[in-house]
Amino acid sequence: MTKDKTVRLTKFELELMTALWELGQASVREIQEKLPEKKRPAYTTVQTIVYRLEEKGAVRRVKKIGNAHIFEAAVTRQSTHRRLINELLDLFGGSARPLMAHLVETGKLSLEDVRELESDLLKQDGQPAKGEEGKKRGRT
Amino acid sequence: MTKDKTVRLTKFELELMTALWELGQASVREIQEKLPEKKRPAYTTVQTIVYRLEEKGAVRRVKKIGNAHIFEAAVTRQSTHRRLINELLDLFGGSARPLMAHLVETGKLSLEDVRELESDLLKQDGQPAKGEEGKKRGRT
DNA sequence: GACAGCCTACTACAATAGTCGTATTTTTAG
DNA sequence: CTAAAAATACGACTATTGTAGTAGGCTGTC
Repeated sequence: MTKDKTVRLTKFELELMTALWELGQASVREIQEKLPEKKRPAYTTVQTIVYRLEEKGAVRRVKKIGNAHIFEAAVTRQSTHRRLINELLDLFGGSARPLMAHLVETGKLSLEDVRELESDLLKQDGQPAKGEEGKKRGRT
Repeated sequence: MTKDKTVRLTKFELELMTALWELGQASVREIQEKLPEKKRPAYTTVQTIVYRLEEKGAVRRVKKIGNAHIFEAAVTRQSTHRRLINELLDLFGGSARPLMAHLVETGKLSLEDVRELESDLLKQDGQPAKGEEGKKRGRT
């Protein structure tokens, strides 16, 4: 079910997707305007990318307002992020540990962060909330 | 000081670099053979990429053995990884927290991992680790 | 119902990236 | 010394990305 395709996106495409994820549904114009001014490409440039994203199956047209098409993401931020993370992880031998270590070394992650993360984990793990949670127990 | 340039590498270039990092110093032939057979491109393909990497300043020629050039990485794995991580982090709003969360959610990071990480942090932070903690040992 | 404006659908083109083939130059085994 | 083997130096081509112009189609407005 959560089998949504994880298309490979370039950096720029990713930025458009990010804009779209935030907008929910939007026209090319809105997407373009959502991009930071410094690197805001021409309207047609954005249009082209959106079309390509559509071909890749990353976005889809949902409706038409006036004569403008309204798009929305067809892949979730989640799955896209997951894909990126996995790719990065591969570089680190597939394990998150070295990545963590690196984050710590470069000061991106502090002891506090880790502690808080731990307590969050405990909460989730200790008392399995109501509902479904038994699926992702990848404990080795 | 550690001001080594972080060139932008494509996925494939990254694979070559990984091979080279592991080899230390190597000829084009060696790099090529280090790549997994399934996706091992022609010798000249690898050669081309190595040359481009050289232009980008990611590798350099160190010497010549016979008529073969020997290359070595000119950028560290560290800095390259750091760059990639930062890029990924940007997607997560620049903070490592959401990234962590994501790792946990997808089962890439367990409570155990977090705990161990924490104790490592304590060791490093509290008192300079005793001995084999050194990850920046020069040559392998 | 003519027009200004916004959109779309196409087309184009340069810069990268990915892949090699080939003609030469070296090195090296006989 | 000579020929095969191994590298090199280049050139070429395709695919993908990044960027955008243009012609023509709706639409809302006097």
